[in-house]
Formats: sequence, structure tokens, C-alpha cells
Amino acid sequence: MTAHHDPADTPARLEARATWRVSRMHARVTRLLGAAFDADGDGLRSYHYRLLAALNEWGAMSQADLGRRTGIDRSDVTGALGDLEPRGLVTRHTDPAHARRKIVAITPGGVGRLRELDAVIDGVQERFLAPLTPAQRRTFLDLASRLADVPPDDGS
Amino acid sequence: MTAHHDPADTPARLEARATWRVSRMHARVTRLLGAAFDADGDGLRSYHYRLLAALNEWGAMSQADLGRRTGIDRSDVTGALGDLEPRGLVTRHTDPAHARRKIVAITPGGVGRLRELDAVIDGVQERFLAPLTPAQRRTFLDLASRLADVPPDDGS
DNA sequence: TGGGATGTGTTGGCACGTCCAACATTGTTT
DNA sequence: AAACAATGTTGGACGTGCCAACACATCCCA
Repeated sequence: MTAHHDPADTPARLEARATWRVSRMHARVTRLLGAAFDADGDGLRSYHYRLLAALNEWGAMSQADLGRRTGIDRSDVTGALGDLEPRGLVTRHTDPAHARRKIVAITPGGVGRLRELDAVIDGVQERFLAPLTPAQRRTFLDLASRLADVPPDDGS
Repeated sequence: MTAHHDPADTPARLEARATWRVSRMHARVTRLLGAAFDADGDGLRSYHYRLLAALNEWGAMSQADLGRRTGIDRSDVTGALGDLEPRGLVTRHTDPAHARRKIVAITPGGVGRLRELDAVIDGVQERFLAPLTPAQRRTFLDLASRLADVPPDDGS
């Protein structure tokens, strides 16, 4: 697929750094997820999965709320919903109380699709974590969550 | 800086997944590195650092070799060198033996700049790894390197 | 000695994720 | 009523990573 750079050939100052390893892990994750989404087809991507997951877990809400809770920009939410609605995975109707606001809800078909995507993504987890033992996987997940969820280290 | 999404608000199916945590770690790394490079100024970015590091460690070589050893596409190497050369951090002269080939070498100024960038990036490591103890950092680095450097899992 | 294959630097472009600015429109606050 | 804030949308920017095509140089082998 991609050229894949031989990891033995990496400047030592780079290889030693945590940020570099995170970047390389991310590259692998991206490659695996991209391939899996492509294979599963239908042109859905990680944005769509995130939105479906949020709607499934928290129920219907406005697009703005959806964006805030998923960390996706309002404009990108608009775009992604434009993909999901025509597929019947999501409905959009304007809030009767607030004419400007649109309430988004997941459909039964959307729930089904979400389940399918769950399976696809679980397969990716398995492939990604393959080099580690179950105990190591648990350790990695724990450390990763501490490194991932850090309040915005705002400059000074 | 960026909006930063409250991690407590994340669909459980996402939060549980290793790929998601890697993505979030990468987002943080990107934010920290971007801020650090911006602050240090001069418009240099991670591409430039990678190239300087490779030239410093392995000596002068052609652009194509440089690209192969760093995993950066030939065309992107061309672009990045176009930033480094005018700053005097790098020299480019055509190989006397092969008129088509250009040998790139780091200059003393480039070495100095590389050292400065080292310091900048080390600062980022510290901030990124802050939530972990030294022992945990070592564990994380070990696990991350196993997850990062995996031969191209070509399809089947 | 030729001629096809292969390597090289460069330009231009695409895809993807992320983010921001502006805008018309609708609600809220005072 | 007037200033203000929120909503959905459009259009665009940027960074990273690819790939295709090109003109040219060099190599290898028939």
C-alpha cells in the first residue's frame, strides 16, 4: 500500500522522542482505519461514526450540541450530516420551539449501521494492538488515556 | 487556543478504543508541537527538523536518498529544502558524477539550528509526558515503539 | 552502439482532518 | 425596541501525506 519507511532508518533524535512514536502510531491507525472504512465501503468515515455513536448514546439533539459534545466543528457537522441523512441513517427536523434549530436523531437503520461499523472498528483494534499481550494492552490503554485527556495546557 | 472538547463527553464506544486514544494523543502532540514551533518562530516545521536531523546524523546525501531514509516523499523533500536552503541551513550542489542528482549537506548554521530545535522539542516532550511518572514514561515509550514500528500489514 | 528501463528533481494536484470567518436568520436580554 | 448571542450554512485556509507526470540523466543489455 504505502511505501512504509524502514523504522531502523530513523535519526536517533527522532526515534527517542515520545511525540515521534505517537505520530507513527497515529499514521498506522490512520492507515488501518482508512483501509477498513474503504473495504466496508459506503464512503463513511470516522466523522460519521463519531456522530452516529453520539446520537445513539445521548439521543437526539441539535447540530450545535452535537458538534460541541463530539468536538466536531459546526460546519463539519453540517457536512457529515449531509452524507448521513440521504442514506437514511439520521433524520433532521427543525425544532418546533426554535425555528432556527434542527434536531438530529439516529434512525433504526443508523443504529444498525453503527453496529456494523463497530465490528469493522473492533477488527482494526485487534490488528493495531496485535504486537501486545493482553496485559500490555491494558497498560497501554491506561497510559494512553492519561496522555490523551489533559486539560488544555494553555501556554502560561 | 483550540476549543478542546471535554473528554468526559465522549461516546463510550469511542472512548474505549485504542485507536481513539491514539488519535487524541496525536491531537495533543500536534497542538503542543505547533505551538512550540510557532513560538520559536522562523516558520520551520516538523518536516524541516526531520531533514536536518537526518543530514546531521548520516551526512550529505542526495534528495532521493534523503526522502527514502526519512520516509518523506521526494516532492515534499524538494519543498522543504526550498525553505532550508535560503536560510543557509543546508546546501545543495549537483553531484559531479551524476548531473541529475543533487547532494544535500547540512551547514554549521543548520547544525546550530538543529540544536535549538532539539531544545524546543525536548520541552514539548516534557509537557506531553507530564501526567506520567518516569517509570510510566519508560513503559509507554516501550509499548509505543512496538505499536508504531510494525511491518506494513498488507491486506491478507 | 543503440534503446529500453530505471533513477532524479520538480511541478501540480488530490484527499483528509481540522479549523476559522462571514452571513442570514432566529432567539434572548434588558 | 435595540443590542446581543446562538444556529446552520457556505466557502475557504492550512498541514500532512500521497500520487502522477514530466524532462532529463544514467545504466544495462541485446
